[in-house]
Amino acid sequence: MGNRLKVERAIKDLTQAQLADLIGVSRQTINAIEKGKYVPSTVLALKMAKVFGKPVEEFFFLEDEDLD
Amino acid sequence: MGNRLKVERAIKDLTQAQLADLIGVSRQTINAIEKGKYVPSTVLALKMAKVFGKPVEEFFFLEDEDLD
DNA sequence: ACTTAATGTCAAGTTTATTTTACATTAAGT
DNA sequence: ACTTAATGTAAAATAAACTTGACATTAAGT
Repeated sequence: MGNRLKVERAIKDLTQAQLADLIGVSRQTINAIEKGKYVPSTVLALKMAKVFGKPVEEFFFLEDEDLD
Repeated sequence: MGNRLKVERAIKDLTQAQLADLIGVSRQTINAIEKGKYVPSTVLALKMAKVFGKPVEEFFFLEDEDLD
C-alpha cells in the first residue's frame, strides 16, 4: 500500500509527533506507516482522514503488490 | 468502529464467503469484521471499497468509543 | 419435516501492528 | 561549529489481526 502522509502532514504543517498525538498513537507508529513498514488499522486511517479533512483514498492507495 | 458491510454485500448480492474470496481473506475474517469483533487493516478496507465501488467512509465509520 | 446454503462462533496457532525505550542521523537556525 | 527539533531505526514486549478447522444455528426452499 502506498501513502502520501508526508505531503498531507506538510499541508497541515504537522510533525510526525504532532500527528501521532492528534490521533493517539506513538511517533514511531506514524514514522513506520509513513515509511511503508506496516499497514495501519482502518480506525487509524479514518482518524487521519479526519485530521487531514479528506477521504482515506486520497492518502492511502493500493499498489500492484496488494492485488490478489 | 461501525460498519455497513451487510448492506453493501446485499447491494452487490454477495455472501460473506464470496466477499472473502474476492478480497483474499477467510470467511471467518469477514464475519468477524462485520460483527465488529475486530478492525480490519487499511488494505482490506481499500479492497472492499474497490469491490463495493464506493469510498471507505461509506461503509466504515468512527464511533464515540473510537475518539481519543 | 428435510435439506442445503449462509451465518455465527470458538479454540489454537501464526503473523503483523503497535508500544516503549533508546540511540543515530538529518535539517535549520544562530 | 553548535544547538535543537525532527526524523530514522532497532530490539523486546504486548496486543490485535488473520488463518484453519470444526461445529452450532439460522433461513429458505421444496
